[in-house]
Amino acid sequence: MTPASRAGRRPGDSGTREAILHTARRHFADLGYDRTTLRGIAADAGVDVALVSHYFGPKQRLFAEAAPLPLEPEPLLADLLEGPRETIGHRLAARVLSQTETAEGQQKITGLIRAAASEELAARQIRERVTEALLLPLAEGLGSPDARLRAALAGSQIVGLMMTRHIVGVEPLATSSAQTLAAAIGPVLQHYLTGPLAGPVTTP
Amino acid sequence: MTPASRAGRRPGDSGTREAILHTARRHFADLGYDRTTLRGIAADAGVDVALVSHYFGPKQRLFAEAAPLPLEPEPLLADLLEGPRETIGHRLAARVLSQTETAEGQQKITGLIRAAASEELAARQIRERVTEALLLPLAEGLGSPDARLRAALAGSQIVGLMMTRHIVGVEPLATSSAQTLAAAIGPVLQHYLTGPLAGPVTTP
DNA sequence: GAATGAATTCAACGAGCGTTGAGATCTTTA
DNA sequence: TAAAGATCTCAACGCTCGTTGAATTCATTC
Repeated sequence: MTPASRAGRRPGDSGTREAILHTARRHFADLGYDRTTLRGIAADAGVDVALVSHYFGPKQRLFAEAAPLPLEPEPLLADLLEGPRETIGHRLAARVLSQTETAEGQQKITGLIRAAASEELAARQIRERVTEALLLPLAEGLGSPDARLRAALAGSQIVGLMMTRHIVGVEPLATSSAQTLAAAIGPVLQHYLTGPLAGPVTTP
Repeated sequence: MTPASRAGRRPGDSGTREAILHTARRHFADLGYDRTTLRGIAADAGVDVALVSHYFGPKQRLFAEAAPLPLEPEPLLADLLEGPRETIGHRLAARVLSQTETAEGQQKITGLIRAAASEELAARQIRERVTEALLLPLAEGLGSPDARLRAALAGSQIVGLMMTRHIVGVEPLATSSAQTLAAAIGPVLQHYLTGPLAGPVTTP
């Protein structure tokens, strides 16, 4: 910043750091935390292993930087809470499932789930971020006393569908269209968020 | 078997094999496939590492032997399909959730999920066993044309709840009672199995 | 053009892993 | 008692991993 105080090559030139980060994201998503190796990332990014450690430090810090939320919380929450309350379940289902139509979106989600299943530290980190950025605001927007439980139940159905469909590959979920599945779980999410929680699943 | 043909010590004495298997089950459940080490199992079982390999061969074969289905398919299916169809969802939820009340039952389930998330081979194996032993018979018992999709959707909700509750530890699911959660997801399972699939979740 | 310092590579470390083969121990049968 | 064979241990192998420190390259600034 100061015009005449520091000599030497300025950082941020080659974009290699970003390339490593991008490759790391893909590897974590495809392989999970344990099976992802710094060597594999480096080779795939066309870089020496040491450069990865040099930029990001220990593997856990790289993971922390490479594992963002699979979807932006703010626009999702805005859409959900501003629209009519009777269709909130359908809109949530459609939003999430449309995310899985691109390979990249699918990778983000499966990577998060895989990491949460294998890494205790990643699980806590993911839990905190998802709870803070998605579940709590959603619960607050719902307003009901057991809103946190409702939001968490809806989340559990979403996680379960992603897990069985994209990671385990259970049929016919794996080959069903996003539309079909959105139509199937939409009413359930609606029920969790606005229906009678411990009673029969009724909607007019 | 022949009375006078083979000399030497008869096998099946010390129960060490079973001890190893029992320890392996716990380790796979707690740590997942990758983080479980033969050395860790051996140390915990008070045995040399080589003995584990000697009994079970490669790690994957040990896993295959140590990771059974978390619940017996036959009695579950019998109970579900013989009872009144209108309460099948509640009974399924209660059965599964009662399984998680003991530490051992919980371990079986989390171990299966963790393994499926990390090991491609384990995922396929689990998918085939669960599909063959649980989903398909359940779908057949239901009789409707889209029964396989229904059974799979119900399974996805169960998996999602176990994952978020016991592995990720999302609140308030983690600290809610089995009764509360059974009451919450029972109607949803009922809807998946017998309700109007793509329509609103209605039950009289 | 010389100094500077970031970007990058090279080489090596120590540790942990799954797996293997040879050998010691000990119970059972002949 | 002697042979047999299953049970179990010891020691080592080859490999991969994450991480580190020194050396090299090179664009920028003085």
